[in-house]
Amino acid sequence: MKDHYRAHKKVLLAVDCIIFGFDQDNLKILLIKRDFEPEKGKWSLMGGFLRPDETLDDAASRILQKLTGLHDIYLDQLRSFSQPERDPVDRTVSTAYYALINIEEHNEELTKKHSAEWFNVQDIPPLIFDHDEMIRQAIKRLRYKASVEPIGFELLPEKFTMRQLQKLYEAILGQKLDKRNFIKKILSQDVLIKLDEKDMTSSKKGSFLYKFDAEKYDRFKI
Amino acid sequence: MKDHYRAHKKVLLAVDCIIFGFDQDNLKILLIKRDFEPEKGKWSLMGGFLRPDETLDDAASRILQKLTGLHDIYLDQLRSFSQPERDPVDRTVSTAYYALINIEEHNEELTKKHSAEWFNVQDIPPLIFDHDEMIRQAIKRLRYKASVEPIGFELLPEKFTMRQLQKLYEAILGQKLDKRNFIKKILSQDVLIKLDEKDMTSSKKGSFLYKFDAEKYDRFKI
DNA sequence: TCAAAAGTGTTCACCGTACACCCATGG
DNA sequence: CCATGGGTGTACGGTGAACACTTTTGA
Repeated sequence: MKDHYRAHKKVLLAVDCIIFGFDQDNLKILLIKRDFEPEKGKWSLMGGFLRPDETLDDAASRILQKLTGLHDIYLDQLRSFSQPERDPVDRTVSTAYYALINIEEHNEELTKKHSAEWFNVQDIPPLIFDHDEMIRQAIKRLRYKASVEPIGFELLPEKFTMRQLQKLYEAILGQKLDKRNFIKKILSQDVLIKLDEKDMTSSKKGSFLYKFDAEKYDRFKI
Repeated sequence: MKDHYRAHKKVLLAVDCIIFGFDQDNLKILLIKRDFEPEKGKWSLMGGFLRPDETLDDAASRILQKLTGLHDIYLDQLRSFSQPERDPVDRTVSTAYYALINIEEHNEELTKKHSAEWFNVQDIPPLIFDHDEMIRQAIKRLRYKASVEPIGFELLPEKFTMRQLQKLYEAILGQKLDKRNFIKKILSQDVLIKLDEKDMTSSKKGSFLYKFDAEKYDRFKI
């Protein structure tokens, strides 16, 4: 009977997005200046509340699009955070998602409107609530994923050099990699297509561009 | 300002527990006969609603204890399920947890009271809502965990034989293992203490009992 | 003495890691 | 012609997987 349901207290359900980007050198996270109380003016993850007619995944997509203008973005649920006092205004449980986006493609007008800025992952300012813990866990998850499956092409332009890809992995894993071993490993995963074009901006010799093979890439996403 | 919060609709937040046990042969899940509408009388995961003063982890512990009488149990958050129509009565988002318990230790009176029964994982009856999907994901997670870290001692009695442990891994992974390779791998993880006692019930020769080294085990739980 | 489970080692293939030199080119 | 970044191969150790026989002892 419905009384069983009515006896229980409802809560606000929020979604917060850890948005990763890569600027050819550093792994970055997009943060906003919160424009409402509490903690107005402090740095925060982009978030929002769940609407009646959408799933948490939908909400995360919507929130991401609101800030970046992008859709069809890599998004993965991290976990739900539920300390009773995590939001001082009202009991709010938040489900964290992390997203990987191409830092070149986001809509700058939108991010300006939200006073959003990119921060290096090693250099995150103090954040509201438990957002720093969310970021810690997202980085951990991202590192884990990078070590077991090809990931992160979402963070690069469509065509990229081996060196860019290696730098991305180095930024995610937080350590230098040997270029010969890196190339061997990536090529063995068989998800790259070598193009005939070269990128001539990085050196006199030029370096071959690759793109990733979406079909083969999908085999890893089980 | 608080108006920002008030504008949003609250939802019911539930917790559902996938409770794993092991009966020396098969990996099992504890299910209950649901005693309230909707779907009264159907099989279901044990669940409950989040209370105002507790975290989701707390709620999962409480729900687990209500059914089994056990506390201090291995519990891990799986993910949150949020299809708008998943519960036909009212919008309810559910966070799934999985638990590992020693099947010998649960309180039979309590489980009888809830009309709970153990089912082999290969043999789960039709369940309400999206509970079958929750179970699918929990098994997947458990398999993954078993392949990368020592896990599952929670499912065994304090003292156990190598053969019992191997059977447990076989049940989790759903495949036969070579006993020599299994022993080599487990011993290399250095989390077992070999006892002087033998279990004489399984064979004439008897087989040595082991217990696990909680301290060394903890090193794996990062 | 035999049936039933316990216990034990070796070989091989593969993978990750360490490591150093030549190439092509624009300036 | 040289400085700069691009590109390539090999040797080694460790790990996972395959595989079969001996031991013990109660019935």
